Amino acid sequence: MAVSEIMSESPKVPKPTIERLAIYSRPLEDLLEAGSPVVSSERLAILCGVNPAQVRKDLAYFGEFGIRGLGYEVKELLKAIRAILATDRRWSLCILGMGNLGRALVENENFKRRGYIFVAAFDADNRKVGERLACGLTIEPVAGIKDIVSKLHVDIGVITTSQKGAQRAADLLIDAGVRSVLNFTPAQVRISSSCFLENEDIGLKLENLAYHLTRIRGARATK
Amino acid sequence: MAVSEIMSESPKVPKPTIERLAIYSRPLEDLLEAGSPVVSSERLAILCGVNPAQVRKDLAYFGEFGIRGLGYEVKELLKAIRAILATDRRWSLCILGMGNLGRALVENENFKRRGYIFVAAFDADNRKVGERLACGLTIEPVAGIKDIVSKLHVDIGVITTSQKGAQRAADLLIDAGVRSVLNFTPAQVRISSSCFLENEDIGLKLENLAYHLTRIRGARATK
DNA sequence: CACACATTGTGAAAAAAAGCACATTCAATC
DNA sequence: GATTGAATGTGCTTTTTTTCACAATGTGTG
Repeated sequence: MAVSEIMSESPKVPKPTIERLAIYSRPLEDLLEAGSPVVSSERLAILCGVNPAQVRKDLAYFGEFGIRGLGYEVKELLKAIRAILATDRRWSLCILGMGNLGRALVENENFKRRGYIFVAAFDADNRKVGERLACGLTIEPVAGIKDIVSKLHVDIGVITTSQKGAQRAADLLIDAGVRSVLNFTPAQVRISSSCFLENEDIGLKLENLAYHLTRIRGARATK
Repeated sequence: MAVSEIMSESPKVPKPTIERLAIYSRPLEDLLEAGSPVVSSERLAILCGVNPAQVRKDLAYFGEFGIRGLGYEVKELLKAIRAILATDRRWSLCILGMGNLGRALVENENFKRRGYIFVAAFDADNRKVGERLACGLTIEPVAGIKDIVSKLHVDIGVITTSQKGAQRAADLLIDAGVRSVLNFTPAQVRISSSCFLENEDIGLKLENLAYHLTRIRGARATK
């Protein structure tokens, strides 16, 4: 199966499929490191907590990667998934809002390892501007965002401002020419429909847990 | 509609509904602050980027909160959603792995505001043990987790270790008596089926964006 | 107190996603 | 080179989730 085939994607791919592909790649990295040459859909499914048919169907949207009677070659499959998810490229990120979360993200090794490189960090607070971060970046004033984004070819903008500052941060990013935004604040931001927006509200899952804790069993909250 | 009714939950509630309830509460807080007495499902839907019928149906799983011809009283609706999600209680959290992300989470104001309070922080690295954090907590050795968890009635355990340390962290938490785990690492951890586990892989959304960037438009990645 | 108007709550339809089950195809073995 | 065994790829079924559309029910007004 050719790369061009990977890239064409004729039928519509379900959104959950994309998210799972990324999940599949995690244990595949482990298997590669451990030296397993092949993996079956069943084993991979167990490792990811999903259904084996799901694994096969997800992959089938992009081509035929398996060998019947054997399974998938770990190395090849990982390469294919990386090509699909474009993790085999390098992506340039910039970030707005250098609070605790922002600082944690720019230092994050997982991002770096997958090719997501922070090339600029901004903050609206002038007291933070000029500060040198451990990753080597210096906090820039938001006034300079347009120049820096176009000069460094930023692909994705990350928002880690306060909730109130999120919309303004998004506006600044879009105005500066960034076409994709990842919003870590709980605020619902609106951007031009020609751009991509993903929200990552790190508090949502906590609320999920709390909901289930109060129901299913007679768990008691701390008084 | 009575609270008991809120709490009974006769039919099965779809999982996406729970997640959306938390999303609804965000703009409701803003509306309350702004002094809007009522909100229609249509307006709330726009603010959250969903379908109006979705909003009404989600709420309908738990009772009748609206006034026909008028909409929902903001204050009452927020109170109801908080009761459903159990955000009107106080939840005790502990955290394992005090790297950059862990440190960011314990200081996070949004968590605190919603009643999620970190009462203990652990790290396997003895060089970090004893360190005093800005939030007032002191990093504890993992050896003491069992005592502390039972003494402080920890409801939820948060994992922010390295990928490799995640499973061990989960085991420690479960062994210490924690029944709910929120895993921030990309590792797939396995726990007893009588416990709750939520995964929050903060890199997944990034991979989603990259995927769409390479497809829909002819976007170019940085070389 | 009737009437106009707005918006809810909900059954039924549509769409999307997940899972089953099996024919197909490949590797391995004798 | 036929045969066995294993695991893929996929059409079809089932389940879940979303959306539609409208009857029901409330508010506000004259």
